[in-house]
Amino acid sequence: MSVSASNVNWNTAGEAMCPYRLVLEHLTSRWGVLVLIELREGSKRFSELRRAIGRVSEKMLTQTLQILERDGFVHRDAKPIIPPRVDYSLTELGREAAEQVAGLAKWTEHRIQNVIHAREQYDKARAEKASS
Amino acid sequence: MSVSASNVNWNTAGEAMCPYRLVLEHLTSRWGVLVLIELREGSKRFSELRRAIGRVSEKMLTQTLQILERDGFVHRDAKPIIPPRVDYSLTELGREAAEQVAGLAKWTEHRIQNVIHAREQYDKARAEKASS
DNA sequence: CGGTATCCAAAAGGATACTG
DNA sequence: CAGTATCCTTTTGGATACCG
Repeated sequence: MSVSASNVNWNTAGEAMCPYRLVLEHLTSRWGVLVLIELREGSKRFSELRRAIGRVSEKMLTQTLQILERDGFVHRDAKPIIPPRVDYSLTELGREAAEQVAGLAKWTEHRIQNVIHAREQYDKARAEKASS
Repeated sequence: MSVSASNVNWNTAGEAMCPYRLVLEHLTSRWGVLVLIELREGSKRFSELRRAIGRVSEKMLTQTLQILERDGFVHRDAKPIIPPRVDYSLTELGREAAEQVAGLAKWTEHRIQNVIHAREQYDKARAEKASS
């Protein structure tokens, strides 16, 4: 199996992208990444996810969860009680995806100092050029 | 090392996010993912990348490459010739990052049928509900 | 509580023209 | 060729109000 950016497959109308890229974008979306990582710890309620992630609007969290549920990564368990209680958890497929995403997140956290240092070098080099 | 979405660290003005999330977003950005995957195969010129990725504007490719270069993931080699020739390649840091990203991409490609099937189930279930 | 609907601001992204 | 600059459209995302 080759992983290549050129594995495209635009539809006839040219308005969307191949499923592969689309799913990849769901998994790597701003809030999708964080939801998957958070749910690795176990089942969480809507409000728990909201607090855990922080700075995510209800709208975006709802939207993200619906997309991930439709793709089969997240299971939604809505209890028919008042007040409502809805628990979200990873499916087996979602757990696999979350492992990959968490791997990337973990690596990033681990290497963050290297990135910060690289930026300083980059900015310094450009500042010197500008004053010449 | 804990990987958690709650590892936030907003600045005092509340206008940006912690470096960790920011770098993660660079790596998981729409075009960033594809550039990293494409450069795993080796050094490529600007126009080669553009063709390989497809449907990316010059502006976005330029922007993406600059961000990845500043973060220390991509090396830019501009030959001082006419016409200009600029080659992009992964740094060692970038190679590590690209491995993680490629792992996710590979998994997605591998499981794409599961996702498509999950969507059909989801859409069917909702269609039935709507007609009740 | 866990959403949905609507509106609006901000950011991403594309098209085009131009340059060294 | 590999950009930069500008303009414009589309998408994203937040705030608010409301509902079961």
